[in-house]
Amino acid sequence: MGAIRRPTMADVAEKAGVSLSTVSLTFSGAGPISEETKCRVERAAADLGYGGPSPLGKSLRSGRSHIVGVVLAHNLGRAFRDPNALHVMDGVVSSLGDMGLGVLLVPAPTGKEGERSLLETAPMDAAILMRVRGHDDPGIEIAKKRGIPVAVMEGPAPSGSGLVTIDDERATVDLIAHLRGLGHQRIATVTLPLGDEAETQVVGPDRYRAAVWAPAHNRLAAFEAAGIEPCVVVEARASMVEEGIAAGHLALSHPSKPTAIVCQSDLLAAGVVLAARELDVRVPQDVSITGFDGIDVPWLAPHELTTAIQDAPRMGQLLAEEVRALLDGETPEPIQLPVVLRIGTTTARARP
Amino acid sequence: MGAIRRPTMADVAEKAGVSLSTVSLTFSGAGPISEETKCRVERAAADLGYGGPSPLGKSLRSGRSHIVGVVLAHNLGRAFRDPNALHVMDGVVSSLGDMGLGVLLVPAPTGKEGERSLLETAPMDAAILMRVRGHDDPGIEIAKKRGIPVAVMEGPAPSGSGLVTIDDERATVDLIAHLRGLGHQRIATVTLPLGDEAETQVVGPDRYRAAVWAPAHNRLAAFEAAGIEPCVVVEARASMVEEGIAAGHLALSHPSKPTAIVCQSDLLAAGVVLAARELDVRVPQDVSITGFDGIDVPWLAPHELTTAIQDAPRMGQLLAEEVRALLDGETPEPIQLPVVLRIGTTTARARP
DNA sequence: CGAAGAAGTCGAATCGTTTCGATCACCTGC
DNA sequence: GCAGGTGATCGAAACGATTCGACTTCTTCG
Repeated sequence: MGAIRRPTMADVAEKAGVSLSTVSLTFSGAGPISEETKCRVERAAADLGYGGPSPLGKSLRSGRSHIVGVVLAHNLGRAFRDPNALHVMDGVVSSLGDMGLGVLLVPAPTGKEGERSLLETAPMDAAILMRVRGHDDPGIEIAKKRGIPVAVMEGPAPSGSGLVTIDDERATVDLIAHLRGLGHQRIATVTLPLGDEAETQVVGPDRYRAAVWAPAHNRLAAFEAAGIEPCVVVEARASMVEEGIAAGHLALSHPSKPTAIVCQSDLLAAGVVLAARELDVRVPQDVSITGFDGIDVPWLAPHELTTAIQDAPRMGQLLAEEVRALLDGETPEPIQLPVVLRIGTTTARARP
Repeated sequence: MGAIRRPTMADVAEKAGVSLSTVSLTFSGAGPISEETKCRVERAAADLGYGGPSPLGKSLRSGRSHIVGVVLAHNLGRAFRDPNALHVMDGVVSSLGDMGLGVLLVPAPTGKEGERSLLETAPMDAAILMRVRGHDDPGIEIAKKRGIPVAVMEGPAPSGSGLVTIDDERATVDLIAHLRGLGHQRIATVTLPLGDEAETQVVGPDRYRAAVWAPAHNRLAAFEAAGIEPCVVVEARASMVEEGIAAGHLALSHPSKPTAIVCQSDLLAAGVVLAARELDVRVPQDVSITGFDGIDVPWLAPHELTTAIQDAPRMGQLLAEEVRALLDGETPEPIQLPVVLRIGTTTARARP
């Protein structure tokens, strides 16, 4: 038996009767190595069952781990359930993969005292923050302390870091304009979670003006920008169909009698459509409903959502680009992606 | 300005006027350090903006990176679209996170010659393979060569590695028995992709007997075990609602006139239900439909799928356990998780 | 025939930690 | 007063690789 310990380059060198440097040169491909030596080294490596240069040694020497941390909402289950976030992840992982960079999943640090987060201890050359809640976000602080460059998706980013956003507010303003053009006056809205402890419930201005997460905040701010007050605001516990259904019931039965409901995500909008079906409220004849994201909801047929389509995989790709720029020592420009409206079958002229 | 280079422990040591080892001892918490020295070191570290011990040096020294690679189907988009796989991932990431281990996403190596996969080059203490296609799976080979212990989900695992499976065949046999008990004789089946290049199409025994991916294979084998031949087999290009709809059309309009359709995933089953609705075929009066997985499909209401429920997060948790065992030098037992049947509203007595 | 240049190989320093054993001062108990 | 212990600190050797400059040979050209 034997092999209590994996062989190292030194072992290979000894076995092949050459120096350590020669073995390194052989494996890395740099430097001129004679055909014969190369063969001998490869033979020795094969005989010893040497598995190639250890990434650890390599990393230490080069100072690069070729790993990029992607910081997810600390409620991991949530992160894995949000189709939009997943499409972004998809783009990030494949683009970084093409650059030879691996993605390390990192739960967001909570900022508590004793906590020893992966973000503090794991090797990474850069980090992508998927959900930032202000300039003092614990994730940003830690990355700064460690000297790790960051790219942020959808949120405030410190100067010098990467940033990719979409124009939430503008897109929502467009959706609202579309509805008003159809004669809608009483518009309700169903929001994404406004804070860490969200419940599906009707909320007042006190709470909804204090939304911490950028998308929720911006999509609400659109009402102000459009010069109209939502007739009722319902907060959803999460961006899920179930919560959309619950929120839909609340909104549709609200005394303010909305004729249109602006939902901050397609999943929520789909839930509201289902709620309307349950209540025998016709969409779009009795109520118009808009979504956000442009994800696939084939099961909502025959309805097709009126929504703001964002290109999530592209977003991921751009985040990866920003990371590459940061790693090359460049200062990436903030990028704002366009959002395009899709007029589906869930909006129509308001009943007189 | 300055700081062309991040400070190291040595810098801190010099600044604090103590030895390198003392600084190390201070940060690691091992060894007795006087209160005063500790303060001086911390001061120096703060002054220099030292971000804590570098994971790279640490790793090299300890030989452990605290990173576990999770190998996903090389079609990443697919992996991020499969709710069941995501729930497993969820379990894996949070359980490993609790053990202080990070998850590195690794696209499955294709086995091509020139390829330099992350699985070969990235640091990791162990790997979890989410999709294995035989004992000569390139992923397994590479891990073996590198001497990295592996845990496998749903597939053949080399001895000495971890393995977590569910009893696909048994669960499907139960579903078939349920249908036969209801008087069904002509049972169709909609399968998961059978190979790398899958199309949504009716397939013959030549193709479906050669299914490479274990779940698809086992769930088909159940028919043989139950002593009944499916009256038609439709392969789906992917486990998605759209493909389910397409497959549903194919199955429902097939000349063999199936009275029941066994689908290898809930997403496919939901698609088939939608297809039936489109075709005005009543479920379950005219056709019974079963799924697999037990995921949430609230939008299918009022239908609730008859399905085999597997506990995906638990599966992830168990994979994490096996990894821990492997890292501790133990030899983990293969684990087979129970699957429980849920009788929903999509199955009923066959029409006479 | 001798010097310049190229090809192939090697030694040694370096990357940032941890950790084992040594050292040294100081205190205790007899 | 001295052996023996304890508490704090330090030196130096790993860990597994890369890489720069130096050192042989051997070729080639003037």
